[in-house]
Amino acid sequence: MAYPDESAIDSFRLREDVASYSGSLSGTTIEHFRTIILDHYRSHRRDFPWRRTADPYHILVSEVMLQQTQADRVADKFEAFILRFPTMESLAAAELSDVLSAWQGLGYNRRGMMLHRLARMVMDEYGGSVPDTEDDLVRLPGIGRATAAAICVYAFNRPLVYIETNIRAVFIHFFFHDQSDVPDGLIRPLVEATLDPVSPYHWYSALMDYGAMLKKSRANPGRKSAHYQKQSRFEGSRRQARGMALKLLLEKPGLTADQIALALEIDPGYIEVILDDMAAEGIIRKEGEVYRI
DNA sequence: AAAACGGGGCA
DNA sequence: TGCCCAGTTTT
Repeated sequence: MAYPDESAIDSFRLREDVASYSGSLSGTTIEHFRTIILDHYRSHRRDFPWRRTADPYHILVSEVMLQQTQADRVADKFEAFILRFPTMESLAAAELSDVLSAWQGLGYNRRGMMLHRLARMVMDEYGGSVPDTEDDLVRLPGIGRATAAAICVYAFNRPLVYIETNIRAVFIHFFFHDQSDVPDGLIRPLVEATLDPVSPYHWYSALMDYGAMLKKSRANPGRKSAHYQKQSRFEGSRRQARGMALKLLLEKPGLTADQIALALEIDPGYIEVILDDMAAEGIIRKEGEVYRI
C-alpha cells in the first residue's frame, strides 16, 4: 500500500511551522500536529485483531508479540495463540512446550517463555487479573518500560507518556528531521505536550499508524534516533542455530547434542554450548545426555 | 553502554 | 542481498 497522499504535504507545512522549535510548542502547533495525525487515523486506520478486543490479557499478549516484530506478521499468530490460550488461567496451566509451539514463527522465543512465566505469576499474585499500573507491570517477566506503558494505554486507556520506535519516527519526522542522534529526552516532552488525556488509546493508535506509514513511504526517520541500532546478520548466526534447535526439539523431544548437531548440520561442540546456554535460561532442559522442552 | 536475542517479508 | 521490525534482559 502506498501513501502518496496529502499527509506528506501537511507534514511539510508543519515542519515549517516548527522550524525554530526551541523546547516548547505553541497551542496552535500542537493542534496542527494532532489534526494531521488524527486525520490520517480516520482515513488510513489499520485493523488488527488486538484492536477488536478490550480483554487486558489479550492486549498484553499482543504487546509482548509486538516487541521487535512487525505488526502485520503478528496478526495471525496472535489469533491462533488466543484461540489456544483464551485466558490467563489457560496459559498458566499450559506446558511450556505447547506455548513455544504456538510461538513458532514469531522469533525471540524467550518472549514466549517469559509470557508463560508471567501468566503463572499473575495467577499467583493478582488472581489472574492483569495489573493496571506501570510499577506492577514492569515487575513481570518480559515486560519493560515501553510494554508496561503500552498495556496501561491499550488495556486501560490510561494517559501515560511512553516512547517506542513508531513514536520516535513520528516526532523525529515532524520536529527533528534536520538532526541526528536525537535522544529520547528531547522527544519525551513533546509526547507529553501532545498527548490526549481523554482518549490515549486512540491517540497512541493514531501515532502508531502514522509512524508505520512513514517508515513504508520513505527512509525510516527513526534512524536519526540516538537509540537506533542496525541489526546484526541473522544467516549463520547463533540465534539462528538456537531457533533451529528449539524447533527440532519441539518436534522430536529427547535428542542428544550429537543428534541435534547431525540433524542441523552444525558443529557438535558449537551446538552443545548453545544447548547448555538455552538450558541455563530455562527455555529447554537437560536430562542426562538428552534435551527436551 | 553494549551485546544477545528470531524470523520473515519486501525493495 | 540487505534492511528492519509496537523491546527486554544480561553483561
